[in-house]
Amino acid sequence: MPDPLSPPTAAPPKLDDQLCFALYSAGLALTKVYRPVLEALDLTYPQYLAMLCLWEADDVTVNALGARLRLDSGTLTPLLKRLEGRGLIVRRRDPGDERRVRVALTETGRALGDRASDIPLRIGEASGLSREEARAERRRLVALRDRLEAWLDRN
Amino acid sequence: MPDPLSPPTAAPPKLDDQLCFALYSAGLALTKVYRPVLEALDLTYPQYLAMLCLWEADDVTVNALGARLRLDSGTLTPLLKRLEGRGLIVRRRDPGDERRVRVALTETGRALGDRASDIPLRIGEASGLSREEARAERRRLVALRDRLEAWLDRN
DNA sequence: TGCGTTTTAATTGTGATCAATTGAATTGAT
DNA sequence: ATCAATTCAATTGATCACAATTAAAACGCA
Repeated sequence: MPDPLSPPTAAPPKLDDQLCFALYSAGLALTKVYRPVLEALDLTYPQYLAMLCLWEADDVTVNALGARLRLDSGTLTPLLKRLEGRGLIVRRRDPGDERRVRVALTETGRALGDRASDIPLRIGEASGLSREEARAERRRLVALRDRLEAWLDRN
Repeated sequence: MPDPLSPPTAAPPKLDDQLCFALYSAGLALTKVYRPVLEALDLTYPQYLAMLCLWEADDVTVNALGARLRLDSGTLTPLLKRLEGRGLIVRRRDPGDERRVRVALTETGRALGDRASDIPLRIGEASGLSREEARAERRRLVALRDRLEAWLDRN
């Protein structure tokens, strides 16, 4: 039992009190759930996210992709090279601005999207959330992310 | 405008609809917020989590630490060696069971905890959440994590 | 006791993440 | 037109995360 008159030394924080650890460990668990689900497509989770982006909007620069995924070229360049090595995308310099690299789907890469349509459903089942609960949670997390990113911009 | 009579080919999922991407990107943003805050302690975010664990319960095995943090020895062993190299912890074989490695704080490591007490407050400010909102969100994320881990156990 | 099984941490290899730097291309201001 | 500043992707080096494997220690059961 803690002494109510114990000296006022600063106490270290507790792991399980932290929203941050909950977010971190939920994220790790999620990636582990994706692994067997994505095995059929032979994609890692970040690779899957990049493909999601490209299935929506093709022929974009590395910068634009990174802005959507919140990843920089140090992460994306090797990841995209692996996707290119598998023939899912092509990377080519923009003829009008040689600094830019445009990323475009190949036919193989586009075709892979047809096989991805049931993935959200399977992940949704693992999460045990209803459609509505998942929507609400997604909104809250996006709001949290946006506030964290705004803080980063200010600091 | 989409053609309501378009063929029923399977459509790939949309990035911004995904709870998963919201969780993933919020987690990345959180780590970036921690970076400057933890700079004063010269700890990375996973190292900080390990120290949080140890400030609560000292002299634990690598297994026990990994169970709380959801990390395996492949992640923890090098991380703990770095903390040991900085003199914050010591790692020694359990005399009663030489398979086990017990991790204990040094005086330096314990003293670092006193300087960590204001970190949750500073992160809380960056998150823009009230104490109550953060508590509620933490509970929901822990519940989600537990369901994902239960699914992993079943599969 | 002896020996197969289990437990535990460490190691190896792949991939992801980011900070910092590099080098090339472009832009802009004069 | 020139040249400094900016933009963009790539690279390097450090850390993290995990699957698969290894090796040693401990356990269990005949």
